Amino acid sequence: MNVLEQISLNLNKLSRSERKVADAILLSPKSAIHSSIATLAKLADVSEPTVNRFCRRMDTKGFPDFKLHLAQSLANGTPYLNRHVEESDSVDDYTTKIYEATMASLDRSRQMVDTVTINKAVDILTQAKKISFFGQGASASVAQDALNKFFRFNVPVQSFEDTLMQRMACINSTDGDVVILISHTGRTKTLVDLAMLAKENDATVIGITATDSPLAEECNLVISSEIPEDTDLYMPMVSRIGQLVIVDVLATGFTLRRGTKFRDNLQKVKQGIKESRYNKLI
Amino acid sequence: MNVLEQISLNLNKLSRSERKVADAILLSPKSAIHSSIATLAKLADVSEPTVNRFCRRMDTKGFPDFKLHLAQSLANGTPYLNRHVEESDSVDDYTTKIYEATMASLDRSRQMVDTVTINKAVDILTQAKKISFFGQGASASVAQDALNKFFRFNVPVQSFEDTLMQRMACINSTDGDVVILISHTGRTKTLVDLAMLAKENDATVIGITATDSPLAEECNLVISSEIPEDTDLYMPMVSRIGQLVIVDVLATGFTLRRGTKFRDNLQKVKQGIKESRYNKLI
DNA sequence: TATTGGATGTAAATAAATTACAGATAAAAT
DNA sequence: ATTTTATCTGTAATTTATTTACATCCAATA
Repeated sequence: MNVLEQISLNLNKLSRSERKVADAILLSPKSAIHSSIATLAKLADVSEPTVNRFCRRMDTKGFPDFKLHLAQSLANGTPYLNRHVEESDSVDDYTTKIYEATMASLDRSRQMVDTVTINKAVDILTQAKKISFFGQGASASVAQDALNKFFRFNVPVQSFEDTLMQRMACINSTDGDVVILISHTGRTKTLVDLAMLAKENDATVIGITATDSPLAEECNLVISSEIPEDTDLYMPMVSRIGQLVIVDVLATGFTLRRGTKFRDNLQKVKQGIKESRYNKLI
Repeated sequence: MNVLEQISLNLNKLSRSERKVADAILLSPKSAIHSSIATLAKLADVSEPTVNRFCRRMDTKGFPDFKLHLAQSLANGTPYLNRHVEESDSVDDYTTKIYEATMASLDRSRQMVDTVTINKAVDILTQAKKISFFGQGASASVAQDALNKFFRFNVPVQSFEDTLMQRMACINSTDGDVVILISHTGRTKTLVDLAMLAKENDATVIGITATDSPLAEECNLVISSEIPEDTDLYMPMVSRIGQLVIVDVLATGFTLRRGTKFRDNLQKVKQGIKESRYNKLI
């Protein structure tokens, strides 16, 4: 769909001259959409038909059509490219890159997300006797966030950071209880253990994790959070945010399913919080 | 900037024939970007130069340029509209809406974010003797996430959820310590108290919060997280994610400032985590 | 009703993109 | 190492699309 991604993805499959065209476009996509095929050909130091062939190879009808696609790609938050933070980046540079990387990956996971699975998960959650959220490391804060959200719904919900507490909670779970396990990689040993424990005790296990991972194998339902993590900086960044949005979606589905009366309760909770706040002056 | 808006805005200022062109385009903008000037002229039942003149009147260079602008408008036109979740929404509907609302607000906060302030914050953080992150409710998980991130940097860092612990930590802070307080509204009483306590003890207080809030007034530096929260569902959703991205930016700035040797350490931490994981089979 | 100014279309000119083809290059096979 | 083959690339011709110049028309005003 996105032409810029398409280009960078197929970069190595291109011939020498076509590669020149790709480079020229990636160097300055914004100016590319305002050039004619002749200008671009000269810029890339190739012939005009080469540019045309390049466009076709990118699954477009021709040069004008290609420009249209390019324009649309650029409109969506600008470059999806070159978003790796580099040593020499200025504050503006890395700030922009991080925001864009986050948005780009959200966009991708939106396209990937399986709403059928989401719906199933909401089904399970609405019928749960008790809901538990567990994660470790970076995913622990996602679990905590989920706790905060579902706690407002006035349903039995819990979350622990401590591994032993997590294990005990899973051992104590029974039929009708739901355990949600959050892990980007799906390879954290303690989490896989939790999944097995919970399953042994007839709890329903939902994983927000990578499909085809050891954790996924132990889950009754897997919500894929497959986001290609930018590991350049050795920190979980975008993956975590993808998980959070999934939690948001689940929580929203939950409230919608519960109906209007239920949502009045939500507002009551919010009113209750107000007491602990300074009021707005206006 | 947005051509579609531009058209509908100037609709009444157009001449009869040009109005026909506008109508034809508004009727089906998507097909318009794929038509030639001849096709569009026939569709609108006007001559080709009329279409061209129409394009010029819309502040574009000509027909091809107009199509480019139109394509861009279409690309990011939809998401900003009608993104409130409604009772009758299907799974697909609310999932898409939540993703789009999140991306849209990230896009907005990217444009709002003040990199000068970010830079100052990074300055302060790199020189901190000790860093503390505090938040309450939904922002507590953001604080926890920040802890997880900065803990990898091998710097003295702490975070507590408990109010009393938070107070004690602030009372024990001294000159050179940095306290980061996270609150979407900036009106949580206990957090404002924390800011005052920390300041009394000569710690530097950074707020990730709303400008012009009581909390902001007590901070040495305020990183604005002004995201218009969609309060329809009485849950903090997008605000939290905006805060997380700000944490990401700060963490990135921190590592960049610390240089390469420092980043090797990060990789070591990541290697250390690996032991607790199932390895990938490939 | 004549006149003026803008709006519109026709036809010509220009510009752009595409196709067809031929030469060049690189890889594979003898 | 040389020939063959397939693929790549550029030139030139063709087609298509866009723009300009100009003539005509229509509506408004005097």
